[in-house]
Amino acid sequence: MSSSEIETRTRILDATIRLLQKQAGKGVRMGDIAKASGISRQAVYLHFASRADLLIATTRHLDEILDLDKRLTRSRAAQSGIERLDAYVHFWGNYIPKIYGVAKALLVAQEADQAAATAWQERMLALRDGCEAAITALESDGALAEEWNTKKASDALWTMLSVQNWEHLTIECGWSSRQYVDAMKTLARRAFVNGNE
Amino acid sequence: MSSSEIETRTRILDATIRLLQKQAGKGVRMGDIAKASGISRQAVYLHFASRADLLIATTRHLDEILDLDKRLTRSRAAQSGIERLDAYVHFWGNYIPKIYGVAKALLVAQEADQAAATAWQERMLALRDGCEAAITALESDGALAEEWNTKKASDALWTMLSVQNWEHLTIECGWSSRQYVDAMKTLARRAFVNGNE
DNA sequence: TCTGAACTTGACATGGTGTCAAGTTTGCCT
DNA sequence: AGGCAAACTTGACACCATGTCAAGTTCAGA
Repeated sequence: MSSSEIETRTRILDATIRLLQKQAGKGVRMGDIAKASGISRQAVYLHFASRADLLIATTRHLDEILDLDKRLTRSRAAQSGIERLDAYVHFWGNYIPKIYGVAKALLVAQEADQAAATAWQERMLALRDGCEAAITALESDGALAEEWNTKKASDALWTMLSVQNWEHLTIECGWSSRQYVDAMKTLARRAFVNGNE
Repeated sequence: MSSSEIETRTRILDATIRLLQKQAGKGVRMGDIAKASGISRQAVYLHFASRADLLIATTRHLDEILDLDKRLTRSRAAQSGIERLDAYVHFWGNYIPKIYGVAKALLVAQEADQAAATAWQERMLALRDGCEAAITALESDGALAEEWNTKKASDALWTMLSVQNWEHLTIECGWSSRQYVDAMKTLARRAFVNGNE
């Protein structure tokens, strides 16, 4: 019983990730996911109450697959504030491309679905915590530029690192993932660190 | 004939602006717009081929009402690169709140409608031109920080000034419009100008 | 052998966009 | 005055995706 149930659920989640990554989060219907999972459309609803519910579960599943926590420990171990800022931008900049399809779908769903909106915001709050941690680290090194305070700088960094900005720079402007990471490191350092260079 | 036709068309556009601004670009249906214009839903389609078409026309109409060109001339007249950068951020930061509802609707429509996507991109290219002009002005003053080149810096500034970032900072982070403008000026100056302060 | 969980099949409600066809109103032209 | 045409109304309908409902099938395990 439990084994086959978990199997199907996982098959759905895996298929969802596959389709969303392939199609950049757009034009993936419940029926497509069902077909890719090898079950009927209705069977999907036996495991997930709604499309939003499925998308939310999919992001969590993807975080697990990609071992989100492990990736974060590296930036958390950084010594100086500058190192920490750098490591965090590095982590996130390399993480986004791996989750983009799923994130985009949730981002779009957000506009129509309250549950999706809440889930996405919650997810993004974790990102903000990381930003605030980096800014606080800078601050306790006395390295935060005097124009900023903790809240403002954290909000600004958080905004800079949004998925939409990554989307804009890579897809719209044609930057490579590497270029994005490098530019963001430069930008963050120049923007927030006192006496750059 | 022509007078009454123009009148109805304008009435639709005005109603659309009113509703979209009031509802922050969300949950406005064709029927709502028709009702607010005092005509039937079908009559709207006599003037605009589709919802996307109406939204596109609405942004253009709004630009006219707000006298976009006039607002831009001020930043174009700036002497130094730094002044120009400042003036441009100032202009745009004060313009966004006035167009946010309509922009948001177009932004959402973009996900489903190719014509809307193209129209929005075209609209945003004008913003990019302004960014590039400011960066170029900086550059010819020898004031562009050496980490950047024209394309990278213009893309980065363009991205920073996105409507989504404004939305994020004001709505999500609770910043006032004033705080947004001030922070963006600081951010742009620190990020792109050599030897800040 | 019987039961219940997982799944299938097919029909249907909902909500919004966009289309179609047949009327009505209004104003202008000769 | 008569008549035409443009603007608009009314109501029905197709479309498309999500989500629901009900009745059946399959199959493993007690």
